Amino acid sequence: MARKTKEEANRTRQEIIDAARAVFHHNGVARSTLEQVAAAAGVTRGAVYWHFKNKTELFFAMQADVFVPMRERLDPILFSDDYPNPLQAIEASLREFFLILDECPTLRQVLEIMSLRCENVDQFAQVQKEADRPGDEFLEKLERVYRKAALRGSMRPDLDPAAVARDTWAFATGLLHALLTRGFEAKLKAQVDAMIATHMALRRCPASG
Amino acid sequence: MARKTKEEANRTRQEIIDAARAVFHHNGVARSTLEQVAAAAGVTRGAVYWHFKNKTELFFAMQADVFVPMRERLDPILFSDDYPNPLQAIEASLREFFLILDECPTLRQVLEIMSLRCENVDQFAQVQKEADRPGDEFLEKLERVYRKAALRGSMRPDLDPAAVARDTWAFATGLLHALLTRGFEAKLKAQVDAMIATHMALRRCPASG
DNA sequence: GGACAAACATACACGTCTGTATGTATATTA
DNA sequence: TAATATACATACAGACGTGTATGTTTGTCC
Repeated sequence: MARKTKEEANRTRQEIIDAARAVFHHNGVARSTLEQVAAAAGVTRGAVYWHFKNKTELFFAMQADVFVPMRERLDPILFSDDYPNPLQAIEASLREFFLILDECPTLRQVLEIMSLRCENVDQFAQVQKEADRPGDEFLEKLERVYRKAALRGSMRPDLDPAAVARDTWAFATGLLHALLTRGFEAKLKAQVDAMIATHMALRRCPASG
Repeated sequence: MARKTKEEANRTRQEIIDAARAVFHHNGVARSTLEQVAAAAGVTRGAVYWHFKNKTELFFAMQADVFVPMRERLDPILFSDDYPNPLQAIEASLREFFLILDECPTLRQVLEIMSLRCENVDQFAQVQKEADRPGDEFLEKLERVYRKAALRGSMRPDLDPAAVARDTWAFATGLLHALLTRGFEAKLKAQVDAMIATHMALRRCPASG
């Protein structure tokens, strides 16, 4: 086929990424063929090999395609200091994260691919580490905010900020994992807000709110 | 090769299962070859195909090989009513689960294979459902015990048993997932008991213990 | 103790996926 | 506007894994 304009080429590249996301999600990464990806994108394997070195590089391009905009949307909220009570900031962060998850199907697909449809081995061994990094950063942030909450007296005085942060971190990880494995079924999705509320209520002083 | 006695044949079968666990864990399920499994077991593919129909059936045999004994060890503790305070029973259950996880490397390997080295698709689509069932049962049990604790007044009176059960469920899921993805690194392992203690302390009456 | 089948090993045919080499038409540039 | 590199499509060779068919030896049963 003929040569295309640079803009058209970039569009082709994006279509290949979109196709890869769909095919990976449907077949799993290992069982997916570059032929299948190419067909789904309406091109041939030649186009795929032109834009990406191999399946591995295509995978990481697909990953970056959704993770970069996600961080840009999540960070300002995570690092906001507008909330009077630090516990509210944590609660809002949790709520926002699961809201984004609910609103953005492509992010959902990529997370599902990473945790359920990709074997973290060999070339993909770093997939898990990439996935862990945001979680690690989240743990550090939680600890800072909980410490602030303890100083202001807006948290149960007998609680250790670092320990409570780890509890929230495990909670968020578990809830995310549950949502991913259950395919975001309505029953569980409807409980997310209540679960966050319960989780945060456990940290507040029971009598004085 | 010659025919072997039935006992020897069963030993061969078990060796193939052990080899499959090692090879799957090292290469991932999809990238593992029955030739690799056979070589690791010291046999040829002929023996593998004699004992198992294909890779899928070998996988599920490997799964049952560790899950059956695990349930037999875990259930009596989960369903015990010996503890005076129901919250103690929950705490002991959590502790025991992560203790088993720490003691049994083969169970650990299989869980890692299921959650990190297997693409839940096609023939393996039911893997996740199998993995979820114990978790679902655990959630039901938690709710019952929390309800008992609420009736006896050994839990913060403002808490809803079902909601708190879901929080503990997400906590356990998240902690398990974290341990699996971090390869049971010492730093995190050392914190497990403290995390469980913190998690349970959140449910008790802060003043009256 | 002979017949039979168990418990494998060996050999083969088949499809399939990958990477690359080559062809080709056109946007871009000097 | 001629030259060149771009953006692909097409073609090809090679490796690899699966499933099955067949061979071989020996435990087991009557």
